[in-house]
Amino acid sequence: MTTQRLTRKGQATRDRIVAAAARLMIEQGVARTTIEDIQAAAGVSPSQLYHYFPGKDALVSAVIEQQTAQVLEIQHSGLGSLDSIDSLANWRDLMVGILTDVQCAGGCPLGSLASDLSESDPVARIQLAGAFAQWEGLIREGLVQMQERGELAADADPAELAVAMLAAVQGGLLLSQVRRDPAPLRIAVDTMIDHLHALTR
Amino acid sequence: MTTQRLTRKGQATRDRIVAAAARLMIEQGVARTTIEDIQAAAGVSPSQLYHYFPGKDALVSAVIEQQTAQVLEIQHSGLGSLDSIDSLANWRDLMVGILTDVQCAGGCPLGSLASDLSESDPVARIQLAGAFAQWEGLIREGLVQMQERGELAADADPAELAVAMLAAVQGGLLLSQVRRDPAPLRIAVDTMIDHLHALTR
DNA sequence: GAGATATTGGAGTATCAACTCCAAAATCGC
DNA sequence: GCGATTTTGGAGTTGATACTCCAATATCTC
Repeated sequence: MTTQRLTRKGQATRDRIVAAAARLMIEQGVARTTIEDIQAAAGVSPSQLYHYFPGKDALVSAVIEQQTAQVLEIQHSGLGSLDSIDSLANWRDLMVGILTDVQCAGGCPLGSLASDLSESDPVARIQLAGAFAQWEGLIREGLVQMQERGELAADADPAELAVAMLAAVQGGLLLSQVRRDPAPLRIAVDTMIDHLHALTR
Repeated sequence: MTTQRLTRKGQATRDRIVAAAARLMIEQGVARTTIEDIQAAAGVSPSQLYHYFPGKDALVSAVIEQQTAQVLEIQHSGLGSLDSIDSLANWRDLMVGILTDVQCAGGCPLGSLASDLSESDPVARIQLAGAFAQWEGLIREGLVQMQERGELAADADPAELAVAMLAAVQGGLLLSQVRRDPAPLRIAVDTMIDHLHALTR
Protein backbone atom coordinates (compact mmCIF):
# COMPACT_ATOMS: atom_id res chain seq x y z
CA MET A 1 0.00 0.00 0.00
CA THR A 2 2.78 2.43 0.82
CA THR A 3 4.63 0.97 -2.12
CA GLN A 4 2.76 3.08 -4.63
CA ARG A 5 3.58 6.31 -2.84
CA LEU A 6 6.86 6.31 -4.73
CA THR A 7 7.16 8.35 -7.88
CA ARG A 8 9.39 7.17 -10.73
CA LYS A 9 11.89 9.85 -9.76
CA GLY A 10 11.58 8.89 -6.12
CA GLN A 11 12.26 5.25 -6.90
CA ALA A 12 15.35 6.25 -8.87
CA THR A 13 16.62 8.35 -5.96
CA ARG A 14 15.97 5.54 -3.52
CA ASP A 15 17.81 3.08 -5.75
CA ARG A 16 20.73 5.45 -6.07
CA ILE A 17 20.97 5.72 -2.29
CA VAL A 18 20.89 1.95 -1.79
CA ALA A 19 23.50 1.39 -4.50
CA ALA A 20 25.85 3.97 -3.00
CA ALA A 21 25.30 2.61 0.52
CA ALA A 22 25.95 -0.96 -0.64
CA ARG A 23 29.19 -0.07 -2.33
CA LEU A 24 30.50 1.88 0.64
CA MET A 25 29.30 -0.47 3.36
CA ILE A 26 30.81 -3.50 1.66
CA GLU A 27 34.00 -1.72 0.77
CA GLN A 28 34.81 -0.09 4.07
CA GLY A 29 32.39 -1.65 6.55
CA VAL A 30 29.04 -0.51 7.87
CA ALA A 31 30.27 1.37 10.93
CA ARG A 32 32.92 3.22 8.96
CA THR A 33 30.37 4.33 6.38
CA THR A 34 28.81 7.61 7.43
CA ILE A 35 25.47 8.91 6.27
CA GLU A 36 27.37 11.87 4.87
CA ASP A 37 29.53 9.52 2.75
CA ILE A 38 26.41 7.95 1.32
CA GLN A 39 24.83 11.36 0.66
CA ALA A 40 27.90 12.48 -1.25
CA ALA A 41 28.23 9.24 -3.23
CA ALA A 42 24.56 9.21 -4.18
CA GLY A 43 24.38 12.95 -4.73
CA VAL A 44 21.48 13.53 -2.38
CA SER A 45 20.75 15.83 0.54
CA PRO A 46 20.14 14.71 4.13
CA SER A 47 16.41 15.33 3.84
CA GLN A 48 16.26 13.11 0.78
CA LEU A 49 17.97 10.23 2.52
CA TYR A 50 15.81 10.49 5.60
CA HIS A 51 12.73 10.80 3.44
CA TYR A 52 13.29 7.27 2.13
CA PHE A 53 14.86 5.62 5.18
CA PRO A 54 14.06 6.20 8.85
CA GLY A 55 17.71 5.70 9.78
CA LYS A 56 20.92 3.82 9.18
CA ASP A 57 19.47 0.48 10.28
CA ALA A 58 16.80 0.59 7.61
CA LEU A 59 19.45 1.41 5.07
CA VAL A 60 21.51 -1.59 6.17
CA SER A 61 18.49 -3.82 5.80
CA ALA A 62 17.82 -2.51 2.29
CA VAL A 63 21.43 -3.09 1.33
CA ILE A 64 21.33 -6.69 2.55
CA GLU A 65 18.13 -7.31 0.61
CA GLN A 66 19.58 -5.86 -2.58
CA GLN A 67 22.88 -7.71 -2.27
CA THR A 68 21.11 -10.98 -1.55
CA ALA A 69 19.10 -10.60 -4.74
CA GLN A 70 22.20 -9.73 -6.70
CA VAL A 71 24.31 -12.61 -5.42
CA LEU A 72 21.51 -15.12 -5.95
CA GLU A 73 21.01 -13.75 -9.45
CA ILE A 74 24.69 -14.28 -10.28
CA GLN A 75 24.60 -17.73 -8.72
CA HIS A 76 21.52 -18.57 -10.72
CA SER A 77 23.15 -17.55 -13.96
CA GLY A 78 26.12 -19.74 -13.08
CA LEU A 79 24.32 -22.61 -11.42
CA GLY A 80 21.23 -22.56 -13.62
CA SER A 81 22.40 -25.38 -15.79
CA LEU A 82 24.23 -27.26 -13.08
CA ASP A 83 24.18 -30.75 -14.46
CA SER A 84 27.81 -31.82 -14.52
CA ILE A 85 31.28 -31.41 -13.12
CA ASP A 86 32.01 -29.22 -16.12
CA SER A 87 29.29 -26.74 -15.25
CA LEU A 88 30.72 -26.53 -11.73
CA ALA A 89 34.05 -25.62 -13.30
CA ASN A 90 32.31 -22.85 -15.27
CA TRP A 91 30.71 -21.61 -12.10
CA ARG A 92 34.14 -21.48 -10.42
CA ASP A 93 35.50 -19.54 -13.39
CA LEU A 94 32.61 -17.08 -13.13
CA MET A 95 33.38 -16.34 -9.48
CA VAL A 96 37.14 -16.19 -9.96
CA GLY A 97 36.59 -13.84 -12.90
CA ILE A 98 34.39 -11.48 -10.91
CA LEU A 99 36.91 -11.48 -8.08
CA THR A 100 39.80 -10.77 -10.44
CA ASP A 101 37.86 -7.90 -12.02
CA VAL A 102 37.77 -6.10 -8.69
CA GLN A 103 41.37 -7.00 -7.83
CA CYS A 104 40.17 -9.22 -5.01
CA ALA A 105 38.83 -6.24 -3.10
CA GLY A 106 35.69 -6.52 -1.01
CA GLY A 107 35.44 -10.29 -0.80
CA CYS A 108 31.92 -11.67 -0.87
CA PRO A 109 29.30 -8.94 -0.36
CA LEU A 110 27.21 -11.20 1.85
CA GLY A 111 30.21 -12.61 3.66
CA SER A 112 31.57 -9.16 4.43
CA LEU A 113 28.22 -7.96 5.73
CA ALA A 114 27.78 -11.15 7.75
CA SER A 115 31.15 -10.83 9.43
CA ASP A 116 30.54 -7.13 10.02
CA LEU A 117 27.04 -7.36 11.44
CA SER A 118 26.60 -10.79 13.02
CA GLU A 119 27.56 -9.68 16.50
CA SER A 120 26.22 -6.15 16.51
CA ASP A 121 22.90 -6.32 14.65
CA PRO A 122 20.77 -9.38 15.47
CA VAL A 123 18.14 -8.45 12.89
CA ALA A 124 20.74 -8.21 10.13
CA ARG A 125 22.26 -11.52 11.25
CA ILE A 126 18.97 -13.32 10.76
CA GLN A 127 18.41 -11.64 7.42
CA LEU A 128 21.87 -12.77 6.29
CA ALA A 129 21.30 -16.29 7.62
CA GLY A 130 18.29 -16.43 5.32
CA ALA A 131 20.37 -15.26 2.39
CA PHE A 132 22.97 -17.97 2.99
CA ALA A 133 20.23 -20.57 3.40
CA GLN A 134 18.88 -19.67 -0.04
CA TRP A 135 22.33 -19.80 -1.58
CA GLU A 136 23.01 -23.15 0.03
CA GLY A 137 19.66 -24.39 -1.26
CA LEU A 138 20.61 -23.46 -4.80
CA ILE A 139 23.81 -25.49 -4.57
CA ARG A 140 22.04 -28.41 -2.92
CA GLU A 141 19.41 -28.59 -5.63
CA GLY A 142 22.11 -28.75 -8.26
CA LEU A 143 23.82 -31.59 -6.45
CA VAL A 144 20.54 -33.45 -6.09
CA GLN A 145 20.01 -33.15 -9.84
CA MET A 146 23.49 -34.51 -10.46
CA GLN A 147 22.74 -37.37 -8.12
CA GLU A 148 19.49 -38.16 -9.92
CA ARG A 149 21.37 -38.29 -13.20
CA GLY A 150 23.89 -40.65 -11.68
CA GLU A 151 26.75 -38.15 -11.86
CA LEU A 152 27.15 -38.26 -8.09
CA ALA A 153 27.32 -41.36 -5.90
CA ALA A 154 23.96 -42.38 -4.48
CA ASP A 155 25.33 -42.46 -0.94
CA ALA A 156 26.68 -38.90 -1.09
CA ASP A 157 24.85 -36.34 1.05
CA PRO A 158 23.95 -33.31 -1.10
CA ALA A 159 22.91 -31.27 1.95
CA GLU A 160 26.28 -31.63 3.66
CA LEU A 161 28.21 -31.20 0.44
CA ALA A 162 26.33 -27.98 -0.26
CA VAL A 163 27.31 -26.60 3.16
CA ALA A 164 30.94 -27.59 2.56
CA MET A 165 30.92 -26.04 -0.91
CA LEU A 166 29.48 -22.76 0.37
CA ALA A 167 32.06 -22.74 3.16
CA ALA A 168 34.82 -23.29 0.59
CA VAL A 169 33.52 -20.33 -1.42
CA GLN A 170 33.32 -18.07 1.63
CA GLY A 171 36.65 -19.12 3.08
CA GLY A 172 38.32 -18.92 -0.30
CA LEU A 173 36.96 -15.43 -0.87
CA LEU A 174 38.19 -14.28 2.53
CA LEU A 175 41.70 -15.62 1.95
CA SER A 176 41.75 -14.13 -1.54
CA GLN A 177 40.67 -10.79 -0.15
CA VAL A 178 43.41 -10.77 2.48
CA ARG A 179 46.11 -11.88 0.04
CA ARG A 180 44.85 -9.89 -2.93
CA ASP A 181 45.22 -13.07 -4.96
CA PRO A 182 42.40 -15.06 -6.58
CA ALA A 183 44.27 -18.35 -6.09
CA PRO A 184 42.80 -19.29 -2.69
CA LEU A 185 39.24 -19.09 -4.01
CA ARG A 186 40.14 -21.11 -7.06
CA ILE A 187 41.98 -23.74 -5.03
CA ALA A 188 39.27 -24.04 -2.38
CA VAL A 189 36.48 -24.50 -4.92
CA ASP A 190 38.59 -26.77 -7.13
CA THR A 191 39.35 -29.00 -4.19
CA MET A 192 35.64 -29.36 -3.46
CA ILE A 193 34.97 -30.12 -7.14
CA ASP A 194 37.70 -32.77 -7.02
CA HIS A 195 35.98 -34.20 -4.00
CA LEU A 196 32.66 -34.43 -5.85
CA HIS A 197 34.46 -35.96 -8.78
CA ALA A 198 35.97 -38.59 -6.52
CA LEU A 199 32.49 -39.38 -5.20
CA THR A 200 31.30 -40.09 -8.73
CA ARG A 201 33.38 -43.19 -9.14
CA MET B 1 65.85 -0.46 23.93
CA THR B 2 62.50 1.08 24.76
CA THR B 3 61.36 -2.38 25.74
CA GLN B 4 62.84 -2.16 29.20
CA ARG B 5 61.14 1.12 29.98
CA LEU B 6 58.10 -0.86 31.08
CA THR B 7 57.60 -1.57 34.74
CA ARG B 8 55.93 -4.80 35.86
CA LYS B 9 52.84 -2.83 36.73
CA GLY B 10 53.03 -1.03 33.40
CA GLN B 11 53.27 -4.30 31.49
CA ALA B 12 50.21 -5.58 33.33
CA THR B 13 48.26 -2.46 32.46
CA ARG B 14 49.30 -2.69 28.83
CA ASP B 15 48.28 -6.34 28.67
CA ARG B 16 44.94 -5.52 30.23
CA ILE B 17 44.33 -2.87 27.58
CA VAL B 18 45.20 -5.22 24.70
CA ALA B 19 43.03 -8.00 26.11
CA ALA B 20 40.05 -5.69 26.50
CA ALA B 21 40.58 -4.18 23.05
CA ALA B 22 40.84 -7.63 21.45
CA ARG B 23 37.64 -8.84 23.02
CA LEU B 24 35.68 -5.76 22.00
CA MET B 25 37.14 -5.36 18.52
CA ILE B 26 36.50 -8.98 17.60
CA GLU B 27 33.08 -9.02 19.17
CA GLN B 28 31.66 -5.83 17.76
CA GLY B 29 34.13 -4.75 15.09
CA VAL B 30 37.03 -2.32 15.18
CA ALA B 31 35.14 0.78 14.06
CA ARG B 32 32.32 0.21 16.53
CA THR B 33 34.76 -0.17 19.40
CA THR B 34 35.48 3.20 20.96
CA ILE B 35 38.53 4.09 22.99
CA GLU B 36 36.14 4.84 25.80
CA ASP B 37 34.74 1.28 25.62
CA ILE B 38 38.25 -0.09 25.92
CA GLN B 39 39.07 2.23 28.81
CA ALA B 40 35.98 1.08 30.69
CA ALA B 41 36.57 -2.62 29.96
CA ALA B 42 40.22 -2.46 30.99
CA GLY B 43 39.59 -0.13 33.92
CA VAL B 44 42.08 2.50 32.83
CA SER B 45 42.02 6.25 32.27
CA PRO B 46 42.56 8.00 28.91
CA SER B 47 46.05 9.07 29.87
CA GLN B 48 46.98 5.48 30.67
CA LEU B 49 45.82 4.20 27.32
CA TYR B 50 47.59 6.95 25.40
CA HIS B 51 50.69 6.40 27.48
CA TYR B 52 51.05 2.90 26.05
CA PHE B 53 49.65 3.40 22.55
CA PRO B 54 49.98 6.44 20.28
CA GLY B 55 46.48 5.89 18.92
CA LYS B 56 43.84 3.44 17.83
CA ASP B 57 45.89 2.09 14.91
CA ALA B 58 48.70 0.98 17.20
CA LEU B 59 46.14 -0.72 19.40
CA VAL B 60 44.71 -2.57 16.40
CA SER B 61 48.17 -3.75 15.46
CA ALA B 62 48.83 -5.00 18.99
CA VAL B 63 45.54 -6.86 18.98
CA ILE B 64 46.33 -8.58 15.68
CA GLU B 65 49.73 -9.61 16.99
CA GLN B 66 48.27 -11.02 20.18
CA GLN B 67 45.45 -12.87 18.43
CA THR B 68 47.84 -14.32 15.87
CA ALA B 69 49.98 -15.74 18.66
CA GLN B 70 46.93 -17.12 20.43
CA VAL B 71 45.42 -18.78 17.35
CA LEU B 72 48.74 -20.30 16.32
CA GLU B 73 49.20 -21.55 19.86
CA ILE B 74 45.82 -23.30 19.77
CA GLN B 75 46.55 -24.70 16.33
CA HIS B 76 49.89 -25.95 17.51
CA SER B 77 48.37 -27.76 20.43
CA GLY B 78 45.89 -29.39 18.08
CA LEU B 79 48.14 -29.92 15.11
CA GLY B 80 51.30 -30.68 17.05
CA SER B 81 50.93 -34.40 16.66
CA LEU B 82 49.34 -34.32 13.27
CA ASP B 83 50.24 -37.71 11.97
CA SER B 84 46.98 -39.28 10.95
CA ILE B 85 43.39 -38.84 9.88
CA ASP B 86 42.46 -39.45 13.50
CA SER B 87 44.49 -36.52 14.74
CA LEU B 88 42.78 -34.32 12.17
CA ALA B 89 39.48 -35.44 13.64
CA ASN B 90 40.72 -34.42 17.08
CA TRP B 91 41.75 -31.05 15.70
CA ARG B 92 38.26 -30.58 14.28
CA ASP B 93 36.75 -31.49 17.64
CA LEU B 94 38.98 -28.95 19.34
CA MET B 95 37.77 -26.14 17.09
CA VAL B 96 34.13 -27.18 17.22
CA GLY B 97 34.42 -27.37 21.00
CA ILE B 98 35.84 -23.86 21.29
CA LEU B 99 33.16 -22.53 18.99
CA THR B 100 30.41 -24.23 20.95
CA ASP B 101 31.80 -22.82 24.20
CA VAL B 102 31.20 -19.29 22.96
CA GLN B 103 27.83 -20.14 21.42
CA CYS B 104 29.24 -19.59 17.94
CA ALA B 105 29.72 -15.89 18.63
CA GLY B 106 32.63 -14.01 17.15
CA GLY B 107 33.70 -16.50 14.53
CA CYS B 108 37.43 -16.74 13.97
CA PRO B 109 39.34 -13.88 15.64
CA LEU B 110 41.69 -13.56 12.67
CA GLY B 111 38.92 -14.02 10.12
CA SER B 112 36.77 -11.35 11.75
CA LEU B 113 39.65 -8.89 11.86
CA ALA B 114 40.61 -9.71 8.29
CA SER B 115 37.14 -9.09 6.96
CA ASP B 116 36.84 -5.94 9.04
CA LEU B 117 40.19 -4.39 8.15
CA SER B 118 41.23 -5.68 4.73
CA GLU B 119 39.76 -2.76 2.81
CA SER B 120 40.29 0.03 5.28
CA ASP B 121 43.70 -0.59 6.81
CA PRO B 122 46.40 -1.75 4.37
CA VAL B 123 48.95 -2.25 7.13
CA ALA B 124 46.61 -4.48 9.09
CA ARG B 125 45.76 -6.42 5.93
CA ILE B 126 49.39 -7.31 5.38
CA GLN B 127 49.85 -8.22 9.02
CA LEU B 128 46.84 -10.54 8.79
CA ALA B 129 48.03 -12.03 5.50
CA GLY B 130 51.20 -13.01 7.37
CA ALA B 131 49.17 -14.60 10.14
CA PHE B 132 47.18 -16.69 7.68
CA ALA B 133 50.38 -17.67 5.87
CA GLN B 134 51.78 -19.03 9.13
CA TRP B 135 48.59 -20.90 9.88
CA GLU B 136 48.53 -22.37 6.39
CA GLY B 137 52.16 -23.38 6.79
CA LEU B 138 51.34 -25.29 9.96
CA ILE B 139 48.65 -27.27 8.16
CA ARG B 140 50.85 -27.86 5.14
CA GLU B 141 53.68 -29.23 7.25
CA GLY B 142 51.30 -31.67 8.87
CA LEU B 143 50.11 -32.87 5.49
CA VAL B 144 53.69 -33.24 4.25
CA GLN B 145 54.44 -35.42 7.27
CA MET B 146 51.42 -37.56 6.51
CA GLN B 147 52.57 -37.88 2.94
CA GLU B 148 56.05 -38.93 4.02
CA ARG B 149 54.52 -41.62 6.19
CA GLY B 150 52.45 -42.84 3.28
CA GLU B 151 49.13 -41.80 4.83
CA LEU B 152 48.47 -39.45 1.95
CA ALA B 153 48.79 -40.22 -1.77
CA ALA B 154 52.16 -39.27 -3.21
CA ASP B 155 50.56 -37.25 -6.00
CA ALA B 156 48.48 -35.12 -3.62
CA ASP B 157 49.52 -31.47 -3.32
CA PRO B 158 49.92 -30.54 0.36
CA ALA B 159 50.23 -26.83 -0.44
CA GLU B 160 46.90 -26.68 -2.25
CA LEU B 161 45.21 -28.95 0.26
CA ALA B 162 46.38 -26.71 3.09
CA VAL B 163 44.83 -23.67 1.42
CA ALA B 164 41.59 -25.57 0.86
CA MET B 165 41.55 -26.76 4.46
CA LEU B 166 42.12 -23.28 5.84
CA ALA B 167 39.37 -21.96 3.57
CA ALA B 168 37.04 -24.67 4.87
CA VAL B 169 37.82 -23.63 8.44
CA GLN B 170 37.26 -19.94 7.73
CA GLY B 171 34.13 -20.47 5.66
CA GLY B 172 32.75 -22.94 8.16
CA LEU B 173 33.37 -20.53 11.02
CA LEU B 174 31.62 -17.70 9.16
CA LEU B 175 28.55 -19.82 8.40
CA SER B 176 28.49 -21.11 11.96
CA GLN B 177 28.69 -17.57 13.26
CA VAL B 178 25.79 -16.39 11.10
CA ARG B 179 23.62 -19.41 11.92
CA ARG B 180 24.65 -19.69 15.55
CA ASP B 181 25.17 -23.39 14.91
CA PRO B 182 28.49 -25.28 15.02
CA ALA B 183 27.33 -27.69 12.30
CA PRO B 184 28.69 -25.78 9.28
CA LEU B 185 32.23 -25.74 10.70
CA ARG B 186 32.02 -29.42 11.52
CA ILE B 187 30.65 -30.33 8.10
CA ALA B 188 33.12 -28.17 6.18
CA VAL B 189 36.16 -29.59 7.98
CA ASP B 190 34.78 -33.14 7.92
CA THR B 191 34.28 -32.92 4.18
CA MET B 192 37.90 -31.87 3.73
CA ILE B 193 39.02 -34.73 6.00
CA ASP B 194 36.93 -37.13 3.90
CA HIS B 195 38.68 -35.77 0.85
CA LEU B 196 42.09 -36.43 2.36
CA HIS B 197 40.91 -39.87 3.36
CA ALA B 198 39.84 -40.56 -0.22
CA LEU B 199 43.28 -39.49 -1.41
CA THR B 200 44.87 -42.07 0.84
CA ARG B 201 43.51 -45.01 -1.10
C1' DG C 1 -4.24 22.84 -15.21
C1' DA C 2 -5.35 22.55 -10.34
C1' DG C 3 -4.87 20.47 -6.16
C1' DA C 4 -2.92 16.83 -3.45
C1' DT C 5 1.16 14.53 -2.60
C1' DA C 6 5.84 13.36 -3.14
C1' DT C 7 10.44 15.26 -3.41
C1' DT C 8 14.19 18.30 -2.42
C1' DG C 9 17.55 22.04 -0.28
C1' DG C 10 20.18 23.31 3.27
C1' DA C 11 20.91 25.26 7.71
C1' DG C 12 20.87 23.69 12.45
C1' DT C 13 21.42 20.65 16.90
C1' DA C 14 22.75 17.49 20.36
C1' DT C 15 25.79 13.89 21.11
C1' DC C 16 29.76 11.29 20.91
C1' DA C 17 34.53 10.01 20.07
C1' DA C 18 39.46 10.65 19.57
C1' DC C 19 42.91 12.73 21.55
C1' DT C 20 45.56 16.41 24.78
C1' DC C 21 47.51 18.32 28.94
C1' DC C 22 49.54 18.88 33.34
C1' DA C 23 50.23 17.84 37.70
C1' DA C 24 50.19 14.08 41.34
C1' DA C 25 51.47 9.52 42.80
C1' DA C 26 53.78 5.14 42.44
C1' DT C 27 57.88 2.44 41.19
C1' DC C 28 62.64 1.34 40.21
C1' DG C 29 67.88 1.49 40.43
C1' DC C 30 71.36 2.40 43.52
C1' DG D 1 65.83 6.36 51.30
C1' DC D 2 66.57 9.28 47.18
C1' DG D 3 66.38 10.89 42.70
C1' DA D 4 65.00 9.73 38.08
C1' DT D 5 61.52 7.72 35.58
C1' DT D 6 57.30 5.62 34.81
C1' DT D 7 52.48 5.51 35.73
C1' DT D 8 48.08 7.55 36.70
C1' DG D 9 43.77 10.86 37.27
C1' DG D 10 40.55 13.50 35.15
C1' DA D 11 38.99 17.73 33.09
C1' DG D 12 39.01 19.85 28.60
C1' DT D 13 39.11 20.54 23.31
C1' DT D 14 38.20 19.81 18.60
C1' DG D 15 35.95 17.72 15.13
C1' DA D 16 32.75 14.47 13.27
C1' DT D 17 28.13 12.24 12.96
C1' DA D 18 23.36 10.95 13.09
C1' DC D 19 19.39 13.09 12.71
C1' DT D 20 15.75 17.27 12.55
C1' DC D 21 13.01 20.95 10.61
C1' DC D 22 10.55 23.77 7.54
C1' DA D 23 9.82 25.91 3.55
C1' DA D 24 10.23 25.54 -1.60
C1' DT D 25 9.66 22.86 -5.76
C1' DA D 26 8.52 19.06 -8.77
C1' DT D 27 5.41 15.34 -9.98
C1' DC D 28 1.32 12.74 -10.38
C1' DT D 29 -4.05 12.30 -10.69
C1' DC D 30 -8.08 13.69 -12.47
